[in-house]
Amino acid sequence: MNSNEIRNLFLDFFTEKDHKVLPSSSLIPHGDPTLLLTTAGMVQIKPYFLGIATPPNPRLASCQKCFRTTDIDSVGDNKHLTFFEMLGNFSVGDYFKEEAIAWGWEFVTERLKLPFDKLWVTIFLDDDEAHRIWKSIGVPAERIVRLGEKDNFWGPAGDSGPCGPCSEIHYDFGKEYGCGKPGCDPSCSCGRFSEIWNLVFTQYNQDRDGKRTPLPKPNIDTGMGLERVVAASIGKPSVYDTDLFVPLMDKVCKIAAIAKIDNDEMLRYVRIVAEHSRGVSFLIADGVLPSNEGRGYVLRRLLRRACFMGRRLGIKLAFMVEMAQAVIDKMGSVYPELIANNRLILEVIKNEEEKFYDTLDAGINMCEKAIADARTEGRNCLLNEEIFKFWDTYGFPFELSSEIANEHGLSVDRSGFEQEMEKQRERARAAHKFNGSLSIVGSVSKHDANSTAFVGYEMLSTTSHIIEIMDEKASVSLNKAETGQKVILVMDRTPFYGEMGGQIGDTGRIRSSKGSLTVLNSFYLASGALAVLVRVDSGSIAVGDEIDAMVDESRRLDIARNHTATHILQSVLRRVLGSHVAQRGSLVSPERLRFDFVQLSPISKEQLKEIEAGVNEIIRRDLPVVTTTCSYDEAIHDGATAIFEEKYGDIVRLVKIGAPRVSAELCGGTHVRSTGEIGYFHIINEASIGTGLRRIEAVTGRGAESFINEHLAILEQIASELKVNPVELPGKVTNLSSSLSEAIRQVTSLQRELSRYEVDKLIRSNLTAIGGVNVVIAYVQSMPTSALMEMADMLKDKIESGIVVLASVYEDKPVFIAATTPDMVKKGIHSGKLVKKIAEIAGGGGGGKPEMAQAGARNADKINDALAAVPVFITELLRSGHA
RNA sequence: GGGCCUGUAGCUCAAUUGGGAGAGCGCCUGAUUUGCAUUCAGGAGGUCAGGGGUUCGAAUCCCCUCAGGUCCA
Repeated sequence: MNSNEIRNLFLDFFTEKDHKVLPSSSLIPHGDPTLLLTTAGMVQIKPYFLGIATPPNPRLASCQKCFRTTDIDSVGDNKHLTFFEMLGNFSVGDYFKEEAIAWGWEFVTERLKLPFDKLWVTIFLDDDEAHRIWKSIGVPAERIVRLGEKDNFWGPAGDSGPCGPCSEIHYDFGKEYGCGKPGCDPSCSCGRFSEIWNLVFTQYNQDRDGKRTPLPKPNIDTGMGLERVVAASIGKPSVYDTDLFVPLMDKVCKIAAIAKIDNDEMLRYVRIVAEHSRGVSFLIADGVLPSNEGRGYVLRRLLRRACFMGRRLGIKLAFMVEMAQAVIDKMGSVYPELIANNRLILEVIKNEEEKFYDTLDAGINMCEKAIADARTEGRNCLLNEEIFKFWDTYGFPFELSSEIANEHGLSVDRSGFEQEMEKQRERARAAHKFNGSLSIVGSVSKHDANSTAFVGYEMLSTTSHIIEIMDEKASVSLNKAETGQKVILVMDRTPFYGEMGGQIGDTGRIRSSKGSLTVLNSFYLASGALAVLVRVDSGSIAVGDEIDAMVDESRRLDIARNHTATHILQSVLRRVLGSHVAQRGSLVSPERLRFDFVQLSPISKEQLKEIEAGVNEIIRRDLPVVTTTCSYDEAIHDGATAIFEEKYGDIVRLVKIGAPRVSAELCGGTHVRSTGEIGYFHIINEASIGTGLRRIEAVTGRGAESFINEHLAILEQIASELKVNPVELPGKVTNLSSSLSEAIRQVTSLQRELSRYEVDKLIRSNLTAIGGVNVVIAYVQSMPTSALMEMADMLKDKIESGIVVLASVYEDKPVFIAATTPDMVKKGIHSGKLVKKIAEIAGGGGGGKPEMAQAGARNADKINDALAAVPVFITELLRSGHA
C-alpha cells in the first residue's frame, strides 16, 4: 500500500466510526504564541480538550502536517524526521480506552492488514485497565509490555494540566533487524521495533505539586506517524524506503550523478537532502521565510544543511530549487498550498541558497587566513577557538575547516570543537532556566464569547445590561464601580467592536440612570468574553444596570474607511506585484492603516504610484461593499482570500467589494457601505521590515485630508520664507544650494589666504629662538582645529626647522596645537608631550603624533599663562632629549 | 530566550595607544586617442547605523536602540 492509500484508509475508517475529519492546520500554530511549530496532530484539538472552544463534533480525526526541530540531528537514520504527517483520532469527552484500543487494533489488523504476530503493544506500568482491554481483543500477554513514565505517560505540558497514561502499538521487523539479545522487546532501542501508533488516555489533571486527580470527562488523543506506518505496511524498517521518499532520493542521486548508493555515509547524505527538501518546501508554503530567529531560523538551518550535504555528495551547483519542485510535484495533490505557493517556494530557496554560498566563500577566506597565521606562528594545527568561531559566528561548518586545514597539512581537533559547542549549549540552557515558566494571564471573567451579542455591524448604539464588572486588570470581580474608577465591563449586548484581526477596538460612551461612563477600549478577554474598559465619569455603575451604549461614530467611520481601503490595497497589490502577495500583518486604526505582506523584491517608485492610483480608481468607482455569512468551505470555494486559518465548520463572514468583485476576504471587521466613502487613499510610507517582507502605511478620508493639508502648509511656509510661489520652489532651492556651496568654497579659500597672510605676520613678529631652535608661539583668532593645523603646517614649512605652538579659542573653549619639524622630532621633541603640558595649565589635556598634536582645555583665561610657559617646556624637552 | 560578529563615500573595505575621516573601483570635468578596465590631471560624493554617556577631544571606550550575519535553546 502506498502513502495516499493509507492516508485515505485511515480517514475513511474513522469517518465510518462517526468521526469528523478536520483538514490539516498550518505548520504555524495560530493563536498559540508559545509553540514554535505544529508538533503534533493534537495542536489544533488542544482548545477543545481544554474546554476553551467547542468542537464541531466530539469525535475528530485528521492527517496533520507536523514539524519537530528536536530530531534534526538524527535525520538520516531509519525513522527520525523533521517534517512528517501524523494520523490521529480524537475523542473530546466522548469515547475512552475501550473504543480507542479496539478501533486502533481493528484498523491495524483488518484495514492495514499488518500481520498479527508482528504486532506488540506497550502500556503504562499500573494501567491494568489497558492490559485487560488489549488481552480481551486477543493480544497475547507476552506481547504486552509495561513501561514507565518516560515512555508511556504523556504530559502534562508544562508543570500542570491534563495528562495520562498511554499505550503504543509497535511493529516488529524481526530478529534480523535487531540486537539479537534474548530479552529484546519494544523497550529496546536496537531498531528491531518501530513505534507506529501512540494512544494517549488523558484521564488526570496534575496540579503544581504533582498530585493527579481524575478528570470528569477523559479524552483520547492518538498519533500515528504516516511515514512509519507506510514503512511497516511494506515490511521495511526505514521510512526512506517508502513511496514518500524514494522519488526524492532518486532525484538527489540524479542531480549528484550517483549511479548507486554504495556506502552508509552517502546514504545518510542523500536521505538528509531528501528529508530537508520536504521540510523547507512545506515551511515556506505555510508562510515561513528565512530569518535569523524563530521559525525562520529553523527554515534557514534546514536549507543550509541540505545544501551542505549536497556539496558533500559532489553537487557543485545550486540544486535545492530542483528538489523543492520535486516535492511540490509529489505532494501538491494532497497539500494544495504547495501548488498555490510554487513560485514563492522556488524563489525563496534560490535567494537563500545563493546567500549560503556567499557565507561559504567568506568562510574559506577566513580559514586560509588562519592557516597562514598558524604557519607564521609555527603551529601545525588550527586552534579550537578559531574553528569554533568560524562556526559560531560565521556559520562555516567544522567539516569544511577541517578539510581545508588538512589540504594544507594542518590538523584540527574534533573533540576540542565539541567541547566548545557543549559550553555554548550549557550557556543557552542556563539562561533558559532562570527565565522561569510563563504564567498565563487569565481573567476572573465567568463569561465567554456566547455571553454577549455583538450588534455593532448593524447599529452604533443600543440598550443593554451590565452582566459583569472587574477591576482594570480583570483580576478581581466587583459588584459596582464609582466615579473616577477604571473598570472592565461585560454587557449582554454591545455595539463596541472588540480589537480583532488588526482592527483596533471601538471607543464611545455608556449612560444609565445612575451614571455616565467613557468607553476607552473594547477587546476580548482570555475567556473569550467581549469586554470594554471604561472610566466612570460621574455617578456609579452596578451589575444588572440597564444602560445605553453609544459608539464614537466618527472614529468608527475613520476605522471603517481604513479597513475597507486595506482590502482594496491587498487586491491591487496582487494585481500589480503578483499573486504571491500574502498578508502577514495588519493594523487598522482611525488615523492610518498599516499592511505587511510577502514580497521578495523591492517595490519601485513607479509601482508604488501605480498601486496608489489603482486603489483610488476603485474608490472613485464607488463600488458597493457587501458582507454575507456562509460556511468556510463555501467561501473558499467562492475564491475568497483567507488570511488566518478559520476554524473548520465555522460560519464565516465574507466581505466582498464590487460586482464583478475586486476583492473578497474573510473578515470580521467593520466596513463602509461603498468605496466612495473612503474619499482618498494616500501612501505615506513603504519599507522593508525583514527578509521578504514589506510594509505599506497609508491614510484615507479625514486622515488623508489632514496629511495633505499639513504638507501643503509646510510647502507654503517654505515658499513664503523664500519669497517665491510654491511651484518655483524646486528651482529656487537648487539655486540656493549651489550658491551656498559656492560661498562656502570662497570662504575657505579666503580663510586660507588670510592664514597665509597671518603666517607671514607671525614669522615676523613671533619667531624667537630657544636654545638655538626656531620657535613660533602665537595666540590666534578663533578657528576650528583643522584650520589651526593647516596654519601650523604652513609655519613649519616657513621655518624649515623648529617648533610651532598655536593657541586659539573655538566655541568658547581653548584649543592648542603643537607642531614639530622632522629634524627636531629626531632631537627628542614630541608634539604630543609638549601640547599636553601646555594644556594642563589651562585645565585640559591632549596628545597626538610627534610631528603634530592637538589639545583642548577648559579655562580660556589661562591661555596666556600656558603660552608663557612654552619656552620653559621646550628648554626642558631639549635638555632631556639631548641627554 | 542566551551568546558571538558586523554596520565608515554609490560598491569593496582601511583608519596604530582616543588626537587632521582615507584607499581602490565606480561617477563627473578636462586633456590623451587607444586594441577591448588606455594614460594623466582635477573634482564631486560622509548625520562614521541611531540615541545617550565618559573626555579638553570619540569612527575608536561604555550603555541603550535599530538593522544584518551566525551559533545554541
